[in-house]
Amino acid sequence: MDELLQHRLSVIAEPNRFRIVELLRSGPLSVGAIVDALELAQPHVSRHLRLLADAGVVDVTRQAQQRIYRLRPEPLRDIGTWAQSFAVLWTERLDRLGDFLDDTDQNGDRS
Amino acid sequence: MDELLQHRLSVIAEPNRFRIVELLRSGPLSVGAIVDALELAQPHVSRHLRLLADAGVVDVTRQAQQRIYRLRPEPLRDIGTWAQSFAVLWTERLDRLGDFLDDTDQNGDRS
DNA sequence: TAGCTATATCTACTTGCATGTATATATGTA
DNA sequence: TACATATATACATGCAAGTAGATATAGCTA
Repeated sequence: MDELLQHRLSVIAEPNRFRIVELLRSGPLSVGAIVDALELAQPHVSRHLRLLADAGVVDVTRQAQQRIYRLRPEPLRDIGTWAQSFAVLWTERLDRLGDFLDDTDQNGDRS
Repeated sequence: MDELLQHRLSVIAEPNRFRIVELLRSGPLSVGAIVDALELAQPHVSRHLRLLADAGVVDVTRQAQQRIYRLRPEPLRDIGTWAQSFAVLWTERLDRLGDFLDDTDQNGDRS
């Protein structure tokens, strides 16, 4: 189940795909628009979009000869939930533990 | 500024490092404990931890010969915020736009 | 039909990066 | 000091994945 999340993360994390995702955050775009914005070769953009689509990160809609890509909210929501679920729960405790560990620095009693 | 986020994402997204992060979500661990849990070679775990530490995703504390690694909440919080900020804002609008585009399917009026 | 635009696919090439293995460093103990 | 444990570093290797470029496909227009 985390397989999916990890895979989506790795697809989004690639630098050029991350830029594409950032672009799409402000709304759906055609391939050509993305090419113009990022100054990447069109075949490269198409390939990155293919990977994003396969991972379920984006959706495609045909409009005449153009294909409009848009971000699907669900994957980002899942990533957000995954990330927040740690941060929120542990922030306090870890900060305290951090201080504790930093102060002690040696004190052998672990298994 | 998104450079940092993208870099952290790519570091976390690697399969084995993702497993390490997942492990650390339940609390700090020594290198040896991670090696036992994941059945990876110790040098590999050390190397992955190094990359995670360089990216600021984890913290190290020495305890005798052991090094205790723990997740830093801030990077995960940032990732969560980044992801949620899209999902929350656009979910409704995009769903409606999606229906619209799916229905029309052709309708040329772009520049 | 021909020709133009928008996008996708295919084939090589190359490189970043994870992996395997050996070795070094640091700390504790006898 | 010598030895064991815990972890880090160094180096060689292989492969996954990004890149470059040519070409194919699909739709529009005349």
